[in-house]
Amino acid sequence: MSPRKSAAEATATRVRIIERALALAATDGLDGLTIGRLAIDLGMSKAGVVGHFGSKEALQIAVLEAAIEQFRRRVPARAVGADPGLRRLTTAFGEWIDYMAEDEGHSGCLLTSVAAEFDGRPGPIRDAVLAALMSWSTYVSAEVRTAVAAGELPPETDAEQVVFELNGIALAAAQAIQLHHDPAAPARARRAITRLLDVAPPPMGSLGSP
Amino acid sequence: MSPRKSAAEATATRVRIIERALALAATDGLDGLTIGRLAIDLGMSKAGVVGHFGSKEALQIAVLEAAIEQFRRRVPARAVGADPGLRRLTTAFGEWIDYMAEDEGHSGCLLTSVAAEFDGRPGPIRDAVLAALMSWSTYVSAEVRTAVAAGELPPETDAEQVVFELNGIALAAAQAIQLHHDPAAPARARRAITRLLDVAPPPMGSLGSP
DNA sequence: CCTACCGATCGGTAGG
DNA sequence: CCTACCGATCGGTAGG
Repeated sequence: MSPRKSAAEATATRVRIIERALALAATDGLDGLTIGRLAIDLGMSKAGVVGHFGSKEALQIAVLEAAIEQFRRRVPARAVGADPGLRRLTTAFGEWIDYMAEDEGHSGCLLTSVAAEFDGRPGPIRDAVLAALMSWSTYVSAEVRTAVAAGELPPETDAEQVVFELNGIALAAAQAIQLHHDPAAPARARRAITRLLDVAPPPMGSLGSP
Repeated sequence: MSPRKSAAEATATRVRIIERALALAATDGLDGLTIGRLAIDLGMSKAGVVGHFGSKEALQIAVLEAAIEQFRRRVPARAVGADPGLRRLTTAFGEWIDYMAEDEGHSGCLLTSVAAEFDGRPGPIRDAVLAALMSWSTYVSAEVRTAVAAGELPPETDAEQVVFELNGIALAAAQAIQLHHDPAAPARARRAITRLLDVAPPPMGSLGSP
């Protein structure tokens, strides 16, 4: 029995629950998460699990927020050192691709899969995903505009179009990695990004960057 | 009561079940499908529903196969009239984009969402999705190579890279439509395709097609 | 954090 | 195609 625990121990347990939940959600989806399954995996009771969150939905949101936090620490946080504009964009997307390729199962990019899972279901989960994706695309858009202002991209560049296409490349990489286990996916994604941001790339035969 | 029905009536019922299931799967996912919910929606008993398929998994596969059939009739089938190569590619992807934009909820592109839903779960459903996507990418790849052979694309074109990027554009469109309800998504996707297949497009300032 | 429960719903079967 | 039912599991609560 372990009826009373210190606040620190309770927090540690909460972290353990969320870690396991991230792994389960990566394969079964955020909705496929089950309090019972989580309890068995962690060797504790269902009441012990649910007590940390109050409800399944609160647990799902906590898990999603952990995934978002993980993404932020891994992707934009590692690009802060790069020069704003094109350098930062390629660094950030490179990190994202590495992140997806690292642990195939881990959480792949839970953000991306939850976006697909909840796109037709209004509620706090969809709202949280939307907010995170908006924040990310705002970041990307700002870097694209910085690149344009710095003359790294042509002045007539449609920034939102570039954001759209960059996102597509990331989504294609996610599918190729998680579904097809294609080892060439990261390289393909990198080439696509280079092609897109260099405006006229070598393989297609055109002019070089300004 | 309606204990015995003719074969034709049974088939009609099966079609009704699958139609409703396609709609439910579009919002709740293929795994979120429930025999009980389906039965209530259709005004019949659970046994009546399950009797047509034998098991939930068999029902899921039937639904998925219906979605694949729908995609085939709607996308590649409408491009058979277009000239092989670039024309057929742009027609097919244009149809796909229209298809996704048409009925936001309908089945969006169930194939795409199920691919994300089951990417980490081995089994017949994942296998069926993989087979359908492989068949589609083989088709796209063949058209790209035809375009290269016809001189519509540069001879050094990496066909698989183009397939990867076209897929990314479609995935970005799917997300923008289903999650963000962005009315500009179809136009963005079309522009991206044009940029990709025209090698050097006007908006970015470069050489025209050969 | 546990035991002991709750009503609801799950997929599925028996038998007609 | 229905009624009637099965064991299992769901999310969640009471009470300690």
